[in-house]
Amino acid sequence: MVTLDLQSLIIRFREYLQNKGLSYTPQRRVIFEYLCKERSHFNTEELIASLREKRLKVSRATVYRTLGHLEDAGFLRQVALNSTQIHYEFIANTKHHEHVVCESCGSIIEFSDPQLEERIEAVAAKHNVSITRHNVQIFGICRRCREQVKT
Amino acid sequence: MVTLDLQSLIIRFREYLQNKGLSYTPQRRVIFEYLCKERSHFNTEELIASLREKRLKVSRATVYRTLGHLEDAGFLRQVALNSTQIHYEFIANTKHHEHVVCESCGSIIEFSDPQLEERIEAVAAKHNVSITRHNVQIFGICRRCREQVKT
DNA sequence: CAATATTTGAGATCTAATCTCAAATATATA
DNA sequence: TATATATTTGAGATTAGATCTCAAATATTG
Ligand SMILES: [Zn+2]
Ligand SMILES: [Zn+2]
Ligand SMILES: [Zn+2]
Ligand SMILES: [Zn+2]
Repeated sequence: MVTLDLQSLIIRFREYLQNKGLSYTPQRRVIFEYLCKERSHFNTEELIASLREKRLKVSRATVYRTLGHLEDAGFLRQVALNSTQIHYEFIANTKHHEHVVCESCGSIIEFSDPQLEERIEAVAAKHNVSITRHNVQIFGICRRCREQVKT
Repeated sequence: MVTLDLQSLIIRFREYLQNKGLSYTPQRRVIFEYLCKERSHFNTEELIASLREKRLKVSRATVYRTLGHLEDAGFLRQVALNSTQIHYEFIANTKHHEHVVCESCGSIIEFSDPQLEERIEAVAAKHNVSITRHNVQIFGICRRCREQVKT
């Protein structure tokens, strides 16, 4: 786990915004700090609800727009955890990893597998595609769920 | 490419339906045969439009329901080609493979990589998860698109 | 400080997916 | 075969996620 303090993350975000001629508005700050502190995997509606619960007022449209910026800036990565919603994870302070999802309880196991990553690079090279991003997701039933069924 | 003729695929589908106490209705036949003959990767709305073009009358609800059955029966596999729609591929007559997607032109390259598949098995075993399905998607820019930008 | 550019938010709109329920069709039973 | 029972369908309503619109608010520039 790469640990970066909030301040240096904020600096990176501000630099990104500046380069794009965008400003560091209160709304963008609220969203960014919330994600730095609290969220790893989430979908947008969940995020909107969480912000609302904390009385952090940012409109739905602004949340969607800001997540787009954060993805462009490389702070967020889309992960295909389910098929009908965009799921993100905040990756500025985590090591690259992929996901195992339990289809019964929904729990997520993160894993890093250098050999698997190598294969992905190799495949892209073989087909002459310059990679922008990739995802691996393994769906199954976790041990705990298998054991519960038995009883 | 495993080639199976239409008739044997239909027999497998009918057997599945029978086991589930479901019937082989004209609508299910139309959808199934269309998929066997014409479709590899698709999303549901595309399929509905194609059927409509061919004057094959099946309602939207029935298409959605039938695709659910076909997924249960193992004829269809969900592939995470984009984040806000369910994409399927018909897999009864194809070898297992994963996808490279060009983010510029949308073209899809299919690849099979046994070593990559091994890693997936290994990861699931390590975390004691019994796999039900998995996906790998590599996004990038294909050679053709890279060359066009240069000109 | 005024002029200009950017951003926001409320709500409309779009799209994919699911649900509802009466009518139609298929299957089982007599 | 006729009748009873169960399943399936389709039209349209509903839900949910995402995007769009545009006037008002805010920020930046000169
Ligand atoms: Zn993760
Ligand atoms: Zn990876
Ligand atoms: Zn494929
Ligand atoms: Zn695979």
